[in-house]
Amino acid sequence: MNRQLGTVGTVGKAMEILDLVVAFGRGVRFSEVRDVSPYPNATLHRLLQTLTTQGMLGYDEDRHVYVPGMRLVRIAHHAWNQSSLAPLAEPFIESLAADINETVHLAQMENGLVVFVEKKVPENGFQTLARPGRRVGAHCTGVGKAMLAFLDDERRRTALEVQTYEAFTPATHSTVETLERELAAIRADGIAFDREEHEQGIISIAAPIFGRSDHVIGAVSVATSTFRMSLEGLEKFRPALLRTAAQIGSEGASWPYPVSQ
Amino acid sequence: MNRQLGTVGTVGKAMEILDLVVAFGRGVRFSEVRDVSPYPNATLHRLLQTLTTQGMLGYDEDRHVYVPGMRLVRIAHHAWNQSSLAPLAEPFIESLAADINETVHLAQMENGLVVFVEKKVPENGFQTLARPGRRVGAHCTGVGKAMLAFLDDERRRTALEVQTYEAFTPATHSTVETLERELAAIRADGIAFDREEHEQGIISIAAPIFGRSDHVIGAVSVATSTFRMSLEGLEKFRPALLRTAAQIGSEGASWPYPVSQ
DNA sequence: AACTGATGTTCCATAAAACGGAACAACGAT
DNA sequence: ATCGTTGTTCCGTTTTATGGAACATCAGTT
Repeated sequence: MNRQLGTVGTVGKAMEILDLVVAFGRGVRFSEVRDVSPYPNATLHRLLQTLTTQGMLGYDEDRHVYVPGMRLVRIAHHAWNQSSLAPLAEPFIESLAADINETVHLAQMENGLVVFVEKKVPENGFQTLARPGRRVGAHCTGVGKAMLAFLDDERRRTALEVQTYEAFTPATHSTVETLERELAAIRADGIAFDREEHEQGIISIAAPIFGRSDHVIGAVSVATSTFRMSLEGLEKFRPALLRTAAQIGSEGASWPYPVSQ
Repeated sequence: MNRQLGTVGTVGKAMEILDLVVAFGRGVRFSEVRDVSPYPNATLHRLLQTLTTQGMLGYDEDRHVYVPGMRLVRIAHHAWNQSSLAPLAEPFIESLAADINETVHLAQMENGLVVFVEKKVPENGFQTLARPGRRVGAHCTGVGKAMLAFLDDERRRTALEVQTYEAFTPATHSTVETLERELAAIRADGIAFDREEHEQGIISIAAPIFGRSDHVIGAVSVATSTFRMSLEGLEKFRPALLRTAAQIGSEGASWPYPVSQ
């Protein structure tokens, strides 16, 4: 329990670069990586080289760009099946989305931040900012608050510290104090609402998912637009949402799954 | 162009451990990792610790096991969408499998070895050893030989060197010489057959997929059992298989995709 | 063809990090 | 209470990474 901030160690730097390159979502040139990384030319070059010879990155000689490597892709497949709730939760999410005909999100927590791992948009649905694989702050999303509220005290404390409290809309919590007050309310109620805190016009109702020994392992939410529905309207999804969360939780508990950080 | 064998550098070691842990497909204890890794207690412990603080692995305190971490899961999602042919090829594979009602595999190459990235089994289909994410030798599979045959000379040479030539069945190529002879024939014919070289009773017909500037980027195959069909029977899938390979290739060429190693 | 700026790559003395034997802790079984 | 198994920490030594600077490569310009 020593370091966690200011990535240290060679491996840490390498992972940072890997993360960076992959997050581009396309092939990236050396200079593009340099522009967003803190390392000097020579160091970055060596790190990229190392990752490439390791097969974690690939280098396209025709276009002079770095891309995710095949080794990473193979590892990715295993990691996804094993540690994301997505494959396990998919049928429940699917059936919830079909029942209520609204967009459903499944999220987990990485180091205090929200990672979306699955999303179902019904036929007539609309898009939200959430995309599987995308990572956002927990202070401004329904799923984020649902997870934060039910973390144990220590984890919640560290998670609250890493939030940016960036105000995406006027409704976003921009201080720890107001956020903590709402978390207490969420703990009492069992449900979290997103009141246009991330995107103007988008609201959601979210429930935490509990795994073994009441650890939070994720959250599900139903999202909609203020043009279609009000917060009171979302309230009627509460029973179905809680049922879905419970189903995923009990499935996740019996499976040899990790507890989320 | 220096090293490639005998993993070097701290990052290399860390990636090796990561690969190992994730490949278990379940939570693993410290000692299990130690038993299959060449590192002494203290070193391994530090490597696991590093990967864990980096979020590439997670540690389940209840069960004392290491699991893939959320950061890896998030990276996984990006890597998979970007560098595996799976999302892009899915519709073509799907339609081929439906048309001919046989098992279809999609594979790419990692460092001379075959990685399966997608698999469609029709209703009445049967299972093969291939699983998405699984890595096997190229000398004993249809897709492997299809890719090897059309690699450029240098890549083929290095790829041929890493094969184990393990004889899974009496039909497996167990020497470079016989394998190279067949590769020449495959180059002339445009198609590779698996004549029960990996699993007794399983045969397949495979075609290479070409991306930009005629680089091989993967292979598709139709697999079946000797109880259902003979090699001559598979031959009749040739046109459909080649068409599918061409479709995936042209899609993959227009997309900003990596060339496979 | 020579010039120029932008982009990558290599060298190598210095600085930092990893290494791993050994001693130690924690746990569970007899 | 004792002992074997499993996991963790310490710290002097060894290995590896670091990054400034010089060099190479390439595309565009005059």
